[in-house]
Amino acid sequence: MDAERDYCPVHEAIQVLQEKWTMHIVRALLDGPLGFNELGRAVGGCNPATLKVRLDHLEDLGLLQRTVHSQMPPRTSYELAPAGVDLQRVIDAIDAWAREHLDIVAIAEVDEESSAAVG
Amino acid sequence: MDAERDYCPVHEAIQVLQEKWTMHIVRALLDGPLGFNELGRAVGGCNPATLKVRLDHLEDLGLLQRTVHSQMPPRTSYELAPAGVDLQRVIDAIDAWAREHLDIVAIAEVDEESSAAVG
DNA sequence: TAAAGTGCTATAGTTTGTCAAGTGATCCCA
DNA sequence: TGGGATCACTTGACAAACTATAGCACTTTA
Repeated sequence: MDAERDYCPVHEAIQVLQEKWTMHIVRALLDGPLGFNELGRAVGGCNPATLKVRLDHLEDLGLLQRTVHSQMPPRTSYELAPAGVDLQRVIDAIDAWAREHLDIVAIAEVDEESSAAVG
Repeated sequence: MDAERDYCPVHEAIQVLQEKWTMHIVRALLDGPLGFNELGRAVGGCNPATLKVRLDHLEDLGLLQRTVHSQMPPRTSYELAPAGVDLQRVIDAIDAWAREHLDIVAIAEVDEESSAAVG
């Protein structure tokens, strides 16, 4: 890898955050711990296979913690670790940006759709 | 789509930002306009097919502007539009987070790699 | 004159993500 | 007492996303 040639934590962070569902997962967990299926629903329908891969990755990176409460019936909870909680600032920045710039896009799109539906 | 049922600009923003290369592209362009190939190199080797798709998408969203300076020899430049420039805050937040939390991970990983190479 | 550069596009191949179904135990309602 | 729902996943087949590479039509540089 080019890790040593020009290692850059921002680049690394982007690599992690741009994986599909990752930011949604973090955002969902910022509101508190969730179970596996619960989390899947919270992020808007991520499939269990991908979800597990992401959660394992995030756990490996130390961004979240998995706690098994009981094996049978299975009961697990996923909770952000401190490093994960600190992503709040990133989500907040996205939130602020989105409210300022994306609402307009949304309105335009909805507009197109409805006029397409009417026209 | 569920756009109208529970439209959320943050969710929308995440959808855009989590596309592969998008954040890298924005980050590269925050330093000033770049040509197509130049940009491809700047983000760390995005292939032209994906790059074009991303750029078109970002242009559609109004985050960047494409300017053709000459057809032949081909010369184009890509530059962030105001909405794109405002993503600086998001990148900054990622930057701050990464410096605080990912350096440690990086050190651990490099450690693993080198010990794996040695062992 | 040849090599290297520009911004792409096309095509084929690989990686990544998704869907559907299934597991074993327990809980809840009738 | 039974049936269905729920939990946290796993598996395997499939589709979507991304990548590598070649090429175009031309200019600039060596």
